[in-house]
Amino acid sequence: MTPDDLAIIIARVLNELVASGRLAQFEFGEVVVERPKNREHGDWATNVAMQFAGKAGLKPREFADILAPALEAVEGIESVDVAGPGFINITLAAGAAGSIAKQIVEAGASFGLGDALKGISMNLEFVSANPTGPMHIGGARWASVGDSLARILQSQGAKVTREYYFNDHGAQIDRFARSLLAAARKEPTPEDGYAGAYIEQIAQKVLDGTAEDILALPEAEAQEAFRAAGVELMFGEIKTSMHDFGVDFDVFFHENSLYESGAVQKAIDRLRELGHIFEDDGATWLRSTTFGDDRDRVILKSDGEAAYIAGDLAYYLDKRSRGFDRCIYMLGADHHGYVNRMMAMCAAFGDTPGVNLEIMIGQLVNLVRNGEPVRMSKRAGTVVTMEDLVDIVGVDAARYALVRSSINSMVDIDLALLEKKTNDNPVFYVQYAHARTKQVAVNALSLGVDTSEFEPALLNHPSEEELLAKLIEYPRITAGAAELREPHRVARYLEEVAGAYHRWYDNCRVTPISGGEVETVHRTRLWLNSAAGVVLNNGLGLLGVSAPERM
RNA sequence: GCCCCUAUAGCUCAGGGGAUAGAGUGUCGCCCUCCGGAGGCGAAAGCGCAGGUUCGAAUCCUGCUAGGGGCGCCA
Repeated sequence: MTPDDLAIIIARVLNELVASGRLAQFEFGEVVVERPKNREHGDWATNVAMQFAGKAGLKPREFADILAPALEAVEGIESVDVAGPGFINITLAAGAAGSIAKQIVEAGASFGLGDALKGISMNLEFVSANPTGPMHIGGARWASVGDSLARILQSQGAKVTREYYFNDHGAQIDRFARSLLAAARKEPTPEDGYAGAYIEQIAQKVLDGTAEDILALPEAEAQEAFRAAGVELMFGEIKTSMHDFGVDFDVFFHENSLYESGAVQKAIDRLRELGHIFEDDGATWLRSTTFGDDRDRVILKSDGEAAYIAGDLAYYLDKRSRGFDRCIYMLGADHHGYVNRMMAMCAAFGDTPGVNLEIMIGQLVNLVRNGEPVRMSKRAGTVVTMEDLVDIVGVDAARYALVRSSINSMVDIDLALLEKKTNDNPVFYVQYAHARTKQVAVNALSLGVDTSEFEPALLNHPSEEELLAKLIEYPRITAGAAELREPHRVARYLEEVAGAYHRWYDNCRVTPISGGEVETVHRTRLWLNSAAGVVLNNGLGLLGVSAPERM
């Protein structure tokens, strides 16, 4: 019996009590069933008496005293107590909790899947770093969080497309191209250009990769040649480093294509039809203040060039036309000022901000070494890239360290700590627990413990009750992480599962002590051991972290 | 000046209005005669400040303080 089962039972009993006149008619909301922190408060507890008593014209204790006996009569419930201000504490019958172990094992990879997002087509755009330099740590955070979120949303039935937006149009790319050209000519970096060893390397690669003598071309043609080839090289590097990080995008979208296809002009025309465009000072504006922005926005500058937002208008429209019900953008904190105008744009197109368009703002990552901030400078060549991070700690540890915190929190990544490759990183704690489940199973099998028997009532040690209760929560955790767009909940939960598993391992043997008889309890525990392995494996899978069989 | 995020144990961070606020790490003390000690058990140690809402606030609201980020016809 799971807490969700209990919630359904409680709702049913409440309806019956109302129908029979024991409770006055009242409208009740969601029934919350939680694991009490204190085990003396039973296996599960609900606060419905405190939530609904007022609506039913009763005091919480009175309400609880009516509900509790009715619940106690339900099959599988051992006892029900009313405590404190009106908590209803439920203790399950022996075996009612343990049966879940077998269900988990039999469900296997499908344990934890849900259908809350079934049929919803979602577009997740993340990373989208400019192709003008190596991937930085901030991009790595989004790669980790975005890909994990995609996996979690998929687990709840959503149809998810991972998308990367290449800003390969506009002034930054021009600066990038000029910088490459200058480097190839051994000239100093242009004013406001990009510097660094990587620029020289790319410039050299461009030269090596073309038969003709680019440097002999006229200025404009040479710059264009470096732009095209340089950007292509950067695309390749970004795709490779993302893939090596376990992140494979379904769509790499090129900003430039929006201009070449006329999509930008169409988007502006559409807004003009809707009456949200005006001209002033020789520029074309979006009247975004109509939709809550704090000022109107220029979309075509007075010199005729498109402002950055023009591409976003067309891009959003393009996503919607491709059938995405929900477009989720993941942006760094340095772009939070962009949220209002994006939401205004969404509303201007007639969509619903917050539904069709969601924007997640992630705080920046601080790199520190022994607690001291690491100063990063492209010029000084002290930029720490995503690849550096992976080289130091590996993909699993890097992804895990970046996904286990809320995106609302600034995260400190301490290089000195990670370089030690010690067990400071909790990912090892979780992975070790998984490896242990595998090795215990191997060992058990070799000693003749099989799965021919399952007697859930034997899973009655406190540490097995705790482990079972923790495992049962998994579907709720994944559903909650999907709904709230918070992958870190899965990581934190897995750490709790690992802890519960280690404590159980310490208390309850799956194999008999040497020379001992294999008993039903050992076979039953093998099921529980496997159930823990399933949850750890499934959960790590949602985070894009490997679940090794040995370490 | 305005906007966003943050403030919880020595440190890094969890904590969706509920009962005695958790984990990792660090410190101190234990457990190697048995399935992996990358583990377990115990101890010390905390909600920035002031109000408010509520039966109940780390959580919601207001103000203050402190830190990070952002407020272009830049991208």
